[in-house]
Amino acid sequence: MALGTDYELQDCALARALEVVGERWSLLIVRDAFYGVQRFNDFLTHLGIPRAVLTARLNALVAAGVLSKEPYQQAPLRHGYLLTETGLELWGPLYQLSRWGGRHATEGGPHHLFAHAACGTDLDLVGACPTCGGSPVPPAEITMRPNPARSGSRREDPVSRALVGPHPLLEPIASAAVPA
Amino acid sequence: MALGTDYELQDCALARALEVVGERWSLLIVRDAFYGVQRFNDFLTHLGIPRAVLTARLNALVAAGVLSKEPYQQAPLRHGYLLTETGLELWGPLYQLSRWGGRHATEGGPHHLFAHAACGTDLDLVGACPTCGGSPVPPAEITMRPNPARSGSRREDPVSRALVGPHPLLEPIASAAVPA
DNA sequence: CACCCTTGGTCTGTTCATTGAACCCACTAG
DNA sequence: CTAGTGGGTTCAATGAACAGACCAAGGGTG
Repeated sequence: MALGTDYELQDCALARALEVVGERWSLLIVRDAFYGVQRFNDFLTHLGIPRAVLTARLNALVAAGVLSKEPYQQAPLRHGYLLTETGLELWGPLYQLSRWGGRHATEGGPHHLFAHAACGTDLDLVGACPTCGGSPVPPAEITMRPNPARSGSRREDPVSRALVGPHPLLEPIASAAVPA
Repeated sequence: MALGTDYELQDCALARALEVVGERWSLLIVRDAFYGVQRFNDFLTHLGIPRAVLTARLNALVAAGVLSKEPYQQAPLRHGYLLTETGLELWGPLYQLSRWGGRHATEGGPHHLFAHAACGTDLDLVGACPTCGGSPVPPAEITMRPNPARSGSRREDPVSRALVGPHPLLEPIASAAVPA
């Protein structure tokens, strides 16, 4: 986060977390990664973030062990950014913050809904499945879909288009990845 | 948060939430409010934040409905900043992010531990009580205490001193409020 | 009354981060 | 050769954050 350029002062785990993920666009980038965004250009167009900032944030997240840079083709070497194990564990905080935002900072409720893929039930407040019970559902078993009550104002980048239908979390979005 | 000075672009509830609590010090201020900090000067010395920034953040959080400004004495009029109902609901995201930071961004584990006041059991990952079961424990029923494994490097402001012993969340810290 | 202390601020000048736009390079397809 | 795409870097201008001085209302002390 660079708070006072760094945060040595705070003994607190929260401060440490914010150093990693508290910077202006970081959490949005991580959210997009959960949505299946992997490529530089997809982050760029979906977030509308300046290129230099995206470069800096991605590198910082890789350095912090939240994302990892993996090649997805060799011919011209290209890589995508994937969530690491550490990154995947950000799903809980991210989901809860998102829910809070949907309740208190968005009129008309959230734009996306999240369900347990196995049974189709919408997740509860802490991200657990009310019918299957117990602990929070891991992101790989979650499907997102747009909230039908809020269909206006779609955006027209490849990522937004890929997300108009239901979509499993973490599954790469179909962007330029149309080989045939 | 003022992202690009504002965030109109993102349809997402997360972006809305970040507009409210994503700014540099906001979540730390909210965390301190959960710890029982209420006064301008206590926030100031505990966080080591510039006064002007603190003023701006407190006003923004009040405007967003996360905090409310309540008088605590009349003689010279003074007020404290208290969490509203909306603010209290930030406990979930805050706790989870803090846990994540304790696991992945702090060597040696967290500095504070949180237990269910009624039974003394430490909270689980989502903030629920493993013995009493069920849904997350509301902040008013939580006690915090320093992690005994990490007793070094205490700071010496009134807030840090008040938090060296176990302390119920939301209970005002004893700062200059020592009348005798 | 004169003086200083506390609380909760505001003002100012400097530094730092973010922004947007332009530029760059490797590679490929036509 | 030319244009296009993916993934960047560089740069000037802006805006926010910083540290520290200053301010104001009220109170306590002598």
